[in-house]
Amino acid sequence: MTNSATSLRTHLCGELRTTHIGSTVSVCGWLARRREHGEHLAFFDIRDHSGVIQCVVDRTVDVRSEYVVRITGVVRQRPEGTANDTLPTGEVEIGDCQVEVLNIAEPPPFPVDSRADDVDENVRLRHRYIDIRRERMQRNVRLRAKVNSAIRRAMEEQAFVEVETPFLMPSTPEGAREFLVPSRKEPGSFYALPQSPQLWKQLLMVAGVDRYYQIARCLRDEDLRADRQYEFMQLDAEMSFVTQPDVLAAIGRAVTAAAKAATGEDIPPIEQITWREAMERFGVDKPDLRFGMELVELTDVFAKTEFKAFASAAAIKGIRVDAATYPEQAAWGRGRLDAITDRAKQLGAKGLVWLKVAADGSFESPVAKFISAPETAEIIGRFGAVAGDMILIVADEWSTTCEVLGQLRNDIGRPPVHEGPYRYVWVVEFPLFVGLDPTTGKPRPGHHPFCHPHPDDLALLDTDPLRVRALAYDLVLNGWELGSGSIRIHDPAMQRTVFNKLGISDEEADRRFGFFLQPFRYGAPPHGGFAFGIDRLTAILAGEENIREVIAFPKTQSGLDPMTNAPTKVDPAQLAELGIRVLPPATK
RNA sequence: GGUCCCGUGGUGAAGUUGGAGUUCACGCCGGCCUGUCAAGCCGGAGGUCGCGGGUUCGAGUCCCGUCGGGACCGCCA
Repeated sequence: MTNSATSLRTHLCGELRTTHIGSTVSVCGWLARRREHGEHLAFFDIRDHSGVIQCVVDRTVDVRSEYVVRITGVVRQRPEGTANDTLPTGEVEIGDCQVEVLNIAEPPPFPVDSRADDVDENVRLRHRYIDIRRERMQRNVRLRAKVNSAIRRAMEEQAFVEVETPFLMPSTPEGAREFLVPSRKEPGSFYALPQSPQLWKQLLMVAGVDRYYQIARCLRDEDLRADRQYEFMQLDAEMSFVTQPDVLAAIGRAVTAAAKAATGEDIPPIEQITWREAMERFGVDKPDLRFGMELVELTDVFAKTEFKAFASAAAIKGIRVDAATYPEQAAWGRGRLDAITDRAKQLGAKGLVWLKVAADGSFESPVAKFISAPETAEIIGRFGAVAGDMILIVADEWSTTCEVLGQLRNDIGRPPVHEGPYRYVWVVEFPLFVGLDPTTGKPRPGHHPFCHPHPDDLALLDTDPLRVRALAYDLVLNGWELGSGSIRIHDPAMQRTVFNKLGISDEEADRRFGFFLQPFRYGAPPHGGFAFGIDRLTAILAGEENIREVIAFPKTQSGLDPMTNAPTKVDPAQLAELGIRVLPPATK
């Protein structure tokens, strides 16, 4: 703060302390609040990004909410009994104030303080320049800058080189939907904005850059969510002559540095869990380790069951909503139970069985009569359930059972983002392929088709491709997927093999990925990399549920900007120059 | 593409069984006030109940559509 002085100000509002008593100071800022006591005494709270200082004015001045002012006066101790211990500057005030109005202002559309947290977000976004004046938003904006800065420092200390990559690139239809940019010189042709710099960074490895990083803007034309915007920032990195542990260590240092810069706290070494274990125990590939309620295996319990819904199920698992930790949820009545059953069905389950543990150790449930006494005892035993607990069971394909329960576990037990410790975890050994493409009958890539298979599973490529693990990994924090990466295939023969499994012929590979594959014939080093989302990391470190709160000018869920009204219609002449004619909207 | 919730002065809310644009708080404007601190007291202004249609003697309230916002599913290799 010491170098914030300018020709107009000597100090920031929020930095004045008892050590400044006696100094003549000038501060500049916005009038946050005015308390008038007649024409001979008024208190002005002046706000800048650093905080608020009380200024005492002994004459009438027409200064209103959010007027931009410059105050000059002498810092003094507040009189006995009038200090404000809720304010960092509360022991002092600026007295004998000269007030200079630098600019007038209309009354703001919402209070420029924490009360605006309850204001319709659309209104906040329409006047984002006022919203960001608030302490919360200033904190978030500055926290984000700290995160960026710490990441840069950590990457550079590890000999990563920042390289900027093109924004205008060819369209590559794989993966996320792209934003297209029409070419003026080649009407009918389009550039695509990068979904990520994936292509470029691997070429930089072929180019001998050795370690690349970039705090890169990525654009994806997919529907928006609390943790997704059209444009978002990633720490994008790639390294040569590495194996998986090298990449995890390097990225781990960057995340650790960012977390330290944001919270001041060191984080312990990041633990690892395999994808399989994450699915078995938490039912998701991005487990929130802040709470228990782990999935419990029940398939064998019902091996010989009379209960038809369970008899033929491939996998049966359950979670226990323990009444001590979740008294409200464990006691849910029929309405809430119906709602969560609907939720389970929406997620793909055929149904959901709920069992309430009665005082005598029996189950209260519409299906209790189908569950034998030995089965009941075994279930109670496996969960360690006690009276009052509720048990939710799904019986389905393995992946559906895990995924549905994992989602219900999150719905019921997940703490708010600002709560609990930060639990970072590497999820490793993702499957190389996930499921079969319904049209081709071939496996689909789990991450992307350039992911290196796990060396221990190469033999399975021919016999059981869906069981092949990849050298692919995700970084997860408190149930949020921060990012993912992999060791890449650098050997053209291996690449051909994987394409072959995906049902992509040499010719098709050449056609679709030729510009990318050809360079690999000129000596590609073994390499791997990673990218993680800075918006998401910053949001969690800021304790925000929504990444919009850590983005200065975000879009709404429907992709609009309430401030600029983007996207807008454009002049027909502009379209003509680009060779574009807009079709009338499709009618139903 | 789908499911659910929301839309009432500048802001946040309440509005009962369908019965007058009614109410509360903050803000705003004017007045008073010499130690307040999201000051206090007095007075005042401010509305296309998102928009359109329907039902009804009568709609903020019920129905349909639409626009906008949010959460989620699909989607995000």
